[in-house]
Amino acid sequence: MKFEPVTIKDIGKALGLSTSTVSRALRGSYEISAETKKLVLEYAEKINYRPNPIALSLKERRNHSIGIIVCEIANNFFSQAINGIESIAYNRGYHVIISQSHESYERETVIVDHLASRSVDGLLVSLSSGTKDYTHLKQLYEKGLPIVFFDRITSEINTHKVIADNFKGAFDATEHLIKNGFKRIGHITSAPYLSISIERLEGYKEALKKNNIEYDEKLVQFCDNGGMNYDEVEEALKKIFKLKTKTDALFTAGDRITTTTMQALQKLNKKIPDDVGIIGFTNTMVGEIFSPPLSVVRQPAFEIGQVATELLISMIESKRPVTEFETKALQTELIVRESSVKKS
Amino acid sequence: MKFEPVTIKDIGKALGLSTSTVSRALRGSYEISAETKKLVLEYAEKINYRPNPIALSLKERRNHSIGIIVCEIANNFFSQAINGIESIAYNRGYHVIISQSHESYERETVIVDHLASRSVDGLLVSLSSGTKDYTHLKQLYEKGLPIVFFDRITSEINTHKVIADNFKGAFDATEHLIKNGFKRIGHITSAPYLSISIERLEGYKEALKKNNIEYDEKLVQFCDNGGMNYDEVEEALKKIFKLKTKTDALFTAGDRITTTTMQALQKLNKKIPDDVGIIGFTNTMVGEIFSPPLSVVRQPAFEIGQVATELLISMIESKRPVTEFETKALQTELIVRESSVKKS
DNA sequence: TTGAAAGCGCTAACAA
DNA sequence: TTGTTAGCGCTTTCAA
Repeated sequence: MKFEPVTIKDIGKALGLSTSTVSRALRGSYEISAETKKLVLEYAEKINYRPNPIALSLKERRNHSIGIIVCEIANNFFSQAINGIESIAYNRGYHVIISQSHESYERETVIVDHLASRSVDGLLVSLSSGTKDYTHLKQLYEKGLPIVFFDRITSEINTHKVIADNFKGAFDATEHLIKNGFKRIGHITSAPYLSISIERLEGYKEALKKNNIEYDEKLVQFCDNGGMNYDEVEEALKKIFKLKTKTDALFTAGDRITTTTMQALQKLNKKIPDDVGIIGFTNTMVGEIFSPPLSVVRQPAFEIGQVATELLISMIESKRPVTEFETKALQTELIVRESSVKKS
Repeated sequence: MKFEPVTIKDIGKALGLSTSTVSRALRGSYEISAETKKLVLEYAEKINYRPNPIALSLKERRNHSIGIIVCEIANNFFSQAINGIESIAYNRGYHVIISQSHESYERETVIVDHLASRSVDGLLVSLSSGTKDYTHLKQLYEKGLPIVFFDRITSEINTHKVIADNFKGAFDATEHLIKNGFKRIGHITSAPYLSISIERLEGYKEALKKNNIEYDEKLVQFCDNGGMNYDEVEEALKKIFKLKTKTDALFTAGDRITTTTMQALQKLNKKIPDDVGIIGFTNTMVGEIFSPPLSVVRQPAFEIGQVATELLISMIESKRPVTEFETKALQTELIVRESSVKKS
């Protein structure tokens, strides 16, 4: 199918004006007579003229679009973060292009390449769990493409980063379990390389330490697919429940990990919180109608998206190279419901 | 920040060749000597040359990108549909630009305008609940921009459409409730103008009729925000529960409506399924861990996205105007759990 | 106040 | 086999 839009040239021809006059009239240049301006504007309106953004981009070497790379949009944290991103981008006149890495390093490199080959002005990225090498991003970044990391970040690239305060969120959740009488707390988390996994694990360890509970690495299980794969979570649970000393609670670190763990616990016939208490990082909007109502660590996903986008746009629009970078950590929220509170 | 990418001209200069030679070598034209070709390719590889897609688009008047307009991505149906869309688009070399109308007609028109002003090759749209007028889309469509509707469609524009078999899904769900001994079934649905609302309402009515239950329009409540707004759902429920004859079951028609209804029922202290049975359209992945496990009508969201995308790309790539259109209705799946089955 | 022309990066028709 | 040139839609000097 063909789509033949009106160009500035068409307007010029119809009105007997040069393209430059039309162009100037359209952008309200002061050097054009009010009369001509009116003529052009009215005609443009009439035929519903829209400037070709592609031609503009070619000129300005700007696209007014930013690329987002996340592992999965079917994840409450990310869909909410994207909403935050969109809310800012939209107001600032930027389009948003969303791509999913599906936790694959290969896919991430392809996407980055695809997006970055100058079709976006900047990148908002949350790393895939398979990514251990950052050269695909580093190269681009060093060439001058603005990048802001959010949620899953890396210390190897020096730029703005926006995260939840994962350490504190994990610490609070773990300590909450301890204070509620749970003694042996398992930790199900995402891939071990991920910044979020590391930060949350540290928070977990710190809470144990503070409360004089010995850290046992057998209680920590990593799920490389971040809970997207049911079996991997069930496996992890089985390993924990096979241990001699009985695990009486679980701290899960990730949106899909938390909900999938709930499913697995149900399938394994574990009563919550009697057999096992649970609290986890998740941004589900329906935790209260789970069985039992689920205690959660909620991340400020929307705000994380907003802040990251503001930082990115400031980089994009900065005249001079940005050299001062910050890592913002936004506070999480602990929402206690029945799953983490012993009944007796 | 500035991002100075390598152009074909740079390569030409470095190698002492004309831009056209470089261009041809790059795309492997047969008329270029193997030697030159090799030279160019190797150099391009070395300096990591990437063609500027914007310049390409300007030439080809094609973007290789398709726009998606949905009301909300934080909705299981849509995030899954987008996954389907992406899976096809990605393989066919198309980018995907996602925008959210947030159920607002104004926002939808702005987005459509924005996207369609030639920055996308085609549009995949699911209408907002506020949309009763379709001229913004119709105009574009008549100018030749390929559009495929999915999920929320309109009969006013004659193009490809892909939906779930909403009538049958609603019919089956309602009849399932009836067969399980529920007598007076309320129906909570989205905005009344939406095609999905109409189709599902028809299925509901038909099931009542077949089972000799009189249709009572007071039992049907429309939620214009599609369940995004908690209060609107709670209001709807209160209205139904205030009726003299007791409502003993609910058929909810929409992803967010269903989950929000569950939340409201809990808050209103209604026991499910004893006080009120419930089954609803939703693509939640965690229905089984709800309290009680939720019976659902599941839509083939991923497949709907895939099929719609295939149809759209076929329109985009078709040499001659497409005149034969089809409306595909994919089957839903009824998943019965405890919420719709009386215990006694 | 307006127009002519160059240029953004690339492709392709035409020449050589 | 390679180079020259025009053109995609637009903005922006430079001239008039």
